[in-house]
Amino acid sequence: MVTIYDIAAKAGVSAMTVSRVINNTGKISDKTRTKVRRVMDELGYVQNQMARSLVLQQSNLLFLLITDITNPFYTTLARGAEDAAKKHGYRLLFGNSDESLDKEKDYLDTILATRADGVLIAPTGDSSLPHLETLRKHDVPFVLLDREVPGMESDIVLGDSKEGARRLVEHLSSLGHKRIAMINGSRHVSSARMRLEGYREALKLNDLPYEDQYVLETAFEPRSDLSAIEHWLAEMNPAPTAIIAGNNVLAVEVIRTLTAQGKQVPDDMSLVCFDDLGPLSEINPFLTVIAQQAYQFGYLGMQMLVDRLKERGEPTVPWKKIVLPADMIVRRSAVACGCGLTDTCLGG
Amino acid sequence: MVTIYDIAAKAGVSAMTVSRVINNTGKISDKTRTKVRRVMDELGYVQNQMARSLVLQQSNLLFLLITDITNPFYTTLARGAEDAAKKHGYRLLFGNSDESLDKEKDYLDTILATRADGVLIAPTGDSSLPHLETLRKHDVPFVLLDREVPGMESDIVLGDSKEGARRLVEHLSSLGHKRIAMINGSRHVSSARMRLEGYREALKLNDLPYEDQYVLETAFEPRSDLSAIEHWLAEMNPAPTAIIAGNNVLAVEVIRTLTAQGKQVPDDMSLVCFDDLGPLSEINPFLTVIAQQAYQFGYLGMQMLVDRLKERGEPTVPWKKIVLPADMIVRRSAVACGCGLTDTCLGG
DNA sequence: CTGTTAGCGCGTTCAT
DNA sequence: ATGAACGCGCTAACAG
Repeated sequence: MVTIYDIAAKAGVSAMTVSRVINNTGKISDKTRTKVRRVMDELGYVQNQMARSLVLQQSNLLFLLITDITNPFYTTLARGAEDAAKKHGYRLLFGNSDESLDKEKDYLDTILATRADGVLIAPTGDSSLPHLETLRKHDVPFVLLDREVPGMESDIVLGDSKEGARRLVEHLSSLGHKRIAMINGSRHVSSARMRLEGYREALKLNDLPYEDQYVLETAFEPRSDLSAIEHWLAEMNPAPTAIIAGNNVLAVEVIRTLTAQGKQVPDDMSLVCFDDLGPLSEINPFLTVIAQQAYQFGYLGMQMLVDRLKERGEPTVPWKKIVLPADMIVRRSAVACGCGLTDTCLGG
Repeated sequence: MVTIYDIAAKAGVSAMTVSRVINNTGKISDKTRTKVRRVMDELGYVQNQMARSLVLQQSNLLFLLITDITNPFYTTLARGAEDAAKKHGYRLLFGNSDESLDKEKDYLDTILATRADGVLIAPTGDSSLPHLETLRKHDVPFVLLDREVPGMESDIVLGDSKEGARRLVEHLSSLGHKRIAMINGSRHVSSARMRLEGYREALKLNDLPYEDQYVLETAFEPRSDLSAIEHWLAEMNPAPTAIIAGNNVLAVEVIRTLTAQGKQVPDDMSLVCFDDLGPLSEINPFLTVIAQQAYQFGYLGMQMLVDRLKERGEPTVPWKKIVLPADMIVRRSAVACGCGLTDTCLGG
């Protein structure tokens, strides 16, 4: 490994001078600078970030921890965070907790151990609280993304989940649906909680009754319990005519299961969900969705993080909270209720 | 920041003893171990990876660098790499070069500076050579993913691009298409090169003429030059009846552009491509694709990397090369040529 | 403008 | 079974 001492020796200067050239600090004569630069190139010097971070007590590294790297919502968010980080001259590394508390803990350990300067994190759920407390305790600035964690104040970027659910119900109701079911993530995830609340409130507003049997609380994970979905879909009685999925992954699972049960969307069942499905949605529009501004989640979140980084030590600015509105995109997966709008509708 | 010295002081032992407890090295009496452990918990000690890496000369960190984090092919690959890394007890961090040589360089700098133990990399293209040479020079083991880089030998996981292209042409030909166009990534990316070659060879095998005007070489990037695609699509004469896209992103762009020009897929134009589009493909099957085993790219690549890590210092094992076969999934985006299978077909 | 000294937090080596 | 001294590569602070 080439060190600044190697450079120094070969260039006939001290290590300190080399350090100064590298970091552009202090005054260096053009001649020495040029010479040092040349030797650096010759020897293929690479700064040892470890050593540097050790003395500087900061790594110049930012982390983004998402919960599902295969979900277009999070990858688009990641692009936003990336662009904002680059704009401010920070380096960004990604981690994927895969909706697992354990993996989240592993990543947080890594983040702590590498002394990241800041973290953008979509927590797996309310149980992430201890993880965030650790971060806070170690004085690592972080911004929460997409999910609140009760008991932890911080900067945060959220979607308007309640309003989204309300609009979805409204839309289905306007299509004549009266039995609207909802499959959702765990109630220990704030976004799922808010969506369920919005759903219940909207039912009330539309004079539709709420029934427990029409709600399944499972998990946002891609590999969640499929048989639960299967049973739920098969056993609701009378069957709903429309389903709201708490996110895109669940919507996909519902369609899969429905198909396996010989039912078609939207002919036999209308379906809408939160979060779009990436580029394919544009070229082959199918799912009616509440499309959140994924890119902005990342971009604005990173912006807030960088702001925090800058104020280090200054009097604490109050926590900021951004709530992003979302647009409904009406496509083909939800159609008018085929029951003639009567109460005796049996689900098309 | 809590250091081993803080622990040592409070536990009434030396820092060295604390270090031994942390790393489970040497002989420590149960009593001291217990005591040290308790103090560590009390103080919320977190090992300083920087300092540790500095003395150990290794970071225990692995990196995966992909070229498009919004592309399902790469995110699925990432999941594979992640699972394999976890299986072997390694930590994995992600980077996204976004098909940009500059960003790739930035990430490589970070990787070098953080002294990663190994790297899994999908290079942006042939121009990545110097980057790889730097990696090699600094003795960082790496495995190439999805793309070869002429001039650099290494472990590598590849898809059978040539065979894939052959099968796509074969399929279209069997549907009666005679004018089959191809939109592709840059010829400075090996996968694009191989796909073009496969296309040309397959045309020959099927007694179809090759024409330059039917080939557009652009870039695999999501935000590539759209007007080029526009012009190309508008100006081919006679228009092709089918198009092969070098990857999923390009396929999406083609559909978008075609739609803007008032044409429908597959009614006015058949379209097939490399790489599937994630979960939505399953629920709303549309694109006929060569579906590469994305997960295996990552999983097997990581496996190879870990193997290399283990043999450190031993006599060099020859470079390994894995070529993954791919399945064609026939869906709805390519249909029989509507021209009655005559040579005067106008693409209609 | 340039060099010297010291120390960031940790683990290896050698003592005890 | 435990500790002291040293060095990993770098930079801040102070000297010249």
